[in-house]
Amino acid sequence: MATKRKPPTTLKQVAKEAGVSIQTVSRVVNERPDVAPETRERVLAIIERMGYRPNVLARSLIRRRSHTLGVVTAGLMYTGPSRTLNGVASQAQRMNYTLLLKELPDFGGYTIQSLLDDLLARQVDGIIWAIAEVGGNREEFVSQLSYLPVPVVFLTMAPREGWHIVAIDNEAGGRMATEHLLAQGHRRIGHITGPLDWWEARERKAGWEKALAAAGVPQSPELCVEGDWSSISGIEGIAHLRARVPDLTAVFVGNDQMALGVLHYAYQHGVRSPQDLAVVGFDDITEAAFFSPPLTTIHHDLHRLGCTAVQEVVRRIEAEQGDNLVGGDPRYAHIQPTLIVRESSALQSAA
Amino acid sequence: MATKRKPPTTLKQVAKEAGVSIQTVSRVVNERPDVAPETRERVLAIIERMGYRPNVLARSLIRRRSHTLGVVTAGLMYTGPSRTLNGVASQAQRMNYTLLLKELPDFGGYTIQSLLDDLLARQVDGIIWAIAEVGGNREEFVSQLSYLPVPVVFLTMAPREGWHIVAIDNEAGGRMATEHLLAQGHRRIGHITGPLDWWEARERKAGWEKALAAAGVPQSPELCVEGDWSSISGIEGIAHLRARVPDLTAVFVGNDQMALGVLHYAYQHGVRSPQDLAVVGFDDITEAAFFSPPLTTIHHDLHRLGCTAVQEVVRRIEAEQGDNLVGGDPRYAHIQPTLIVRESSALQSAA
DNA sequence: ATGAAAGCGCTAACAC
DNA sequence: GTGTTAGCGCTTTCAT
Repeated sequence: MATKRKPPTTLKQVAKEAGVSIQTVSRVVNERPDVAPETRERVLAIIERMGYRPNVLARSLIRRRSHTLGVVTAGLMYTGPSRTLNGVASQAQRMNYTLLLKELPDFGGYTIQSLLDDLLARQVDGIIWAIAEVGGNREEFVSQLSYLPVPVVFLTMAPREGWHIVAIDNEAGGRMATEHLLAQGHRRIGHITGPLDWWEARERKAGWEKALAAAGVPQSPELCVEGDWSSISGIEGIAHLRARVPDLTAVFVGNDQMALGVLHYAYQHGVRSPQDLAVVGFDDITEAAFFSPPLTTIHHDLHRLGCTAVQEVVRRIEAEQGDNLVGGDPRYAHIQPTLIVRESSALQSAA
Repeated sequence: MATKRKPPTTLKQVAKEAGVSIQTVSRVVNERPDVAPETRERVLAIIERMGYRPNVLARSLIRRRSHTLGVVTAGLMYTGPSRTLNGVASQAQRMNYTLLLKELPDFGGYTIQSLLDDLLARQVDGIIWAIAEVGGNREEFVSQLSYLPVPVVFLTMAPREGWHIVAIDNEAGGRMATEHLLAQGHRRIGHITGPLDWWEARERKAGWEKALAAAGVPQSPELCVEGDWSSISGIEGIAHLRARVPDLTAVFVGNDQMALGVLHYAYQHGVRSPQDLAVVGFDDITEAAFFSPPLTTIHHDLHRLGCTAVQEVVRRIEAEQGDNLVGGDPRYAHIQPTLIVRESSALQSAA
């Protein structure tokens, strides 16, 4: 294709063609009432014929409102972040916002400043920080947050005074998983955690601990090993646990990938699940229902998490816009997970 | 937080503060050489102090170049699309482009027009159409493509004259999978396809057919059933196949999800894999290595697919920009998949 | 090396 | 109802 593309039609050209002022065309485009029906028809026809499309950049420049949201994410190759983004995208579409997407190369993120600068330079109306809280990667923000010219909503992190946060209740999930195992009669319940510099991993572990404590079941350090979310680490984790705790009958695993590793270990070592080892995972990935045996797990609605984040940030934007500062104050929104019981934990249920 | 945010600093304010013209500040910001070192220092200091950030919208307006790419995707909750997006995002970052993300609610997509309009209204420099070719969802484009004011690169679709396309070689993948099974001595090799209105599904099937034909192995319609990519349909598919083809010893499954279903069926029915039934999947999802047994599958590099797409579209943008129309012509780029052999197909290998 | 003028495409405010 | 004027924040061209 060796032809130069023709430059887009402008308001001016349409106006000239229609023999009216730029202003009138602008009114038609913006569906203002104060245009003669007859004029409107004529202009509309010309717009159609010339293939006019308003330049949103110019409009944003003058309106000081881009109707654009910045989303910062990481690890899109994993299901969690992409399910969240899925929710963000669909809700943004629904609320008529367009997304600017930024992906951090890793969860450590040391390019935050330039990334943030680009987002702001492009005049986003708000930002959704959809990155897991790992180590101290939130601290970098603290110093800047007060200077930020737009609202920010954070996903999945610990409550912080004055910050706007939407999160899955990971601790509740951990508790539900453990309580379920307790209800099945288990007493020696191990836990394979995610990397403990992840806030989510710590929360899930806390849920496990609290459930055990509440049931008066003694716990000891050897019941818990740290994984790295990968299936391999699940295999290693269960191997360690079984070596250290001979009478282990159940394990709550920090995510489904690691739980798959546990199931795989069982398959290889002739350990039957759930008879010899009950397993509960976390995430409810699509595949979990078809593991062998199907995996009991904690389901959390990341799509909804994403949707909520968009709603919250837009709510703040709108509040600040309309000089209406009520209704835009920071809050911590918790989304509750649910327990999905399948065969990997069901001692007495039908296969 | 009930305080109104302060509006961003502008060039003008910096200029006034520094006692120079707007022009000079602009030169400093754009790192032009023709500024006295001393002036530059002073301006830079003030920029820093006032927290000035250039307004990219204004810049794009005048430069007719937004350094923005539109990405249209669908089904982000699935691993395929999100791995692709991952590649697109990282490469875009690397090439200094920012992404505008649009997600279609489903693969049928009948809101294409408005979605495209929004992208163009926001002055994207190019578009990456990262949506699987399903049914006739490409045809809608044909009528418009010639009018598009910016380059478009399509992902994963059949070659079409004059279109710029980057795709995985699905047929080659199907062939490799089947040839592997043939090499293991199998002769009755079934196939569970994806939905056949998907181009990819048809390609994979074609690969299977051609491999069988090349080996002189007779094939018949009952060796092939259509699934819908889901694990459930994999279970149903293998059940049908086994009922219709009693001497079936191997099956090539259109994706890993369905292959997981097949493995699950085997687990439930006491069918041993690979001994009684060899299974090969397609996609190489992270979990596949930990299925029981670990799944032999076709690996394709979707991350690279995404990267390539960005490179291609930027190449075209740059070519058209510089009046240099060479090097920007449409092409069909194929990315080759690879076979990953694991236990589910390895008759004679070590467990 | 620096500044003044013009204008990107559009909308807000006011006039008529 | 419609047109005129001004200007969003910036870059370009041209003068000095």
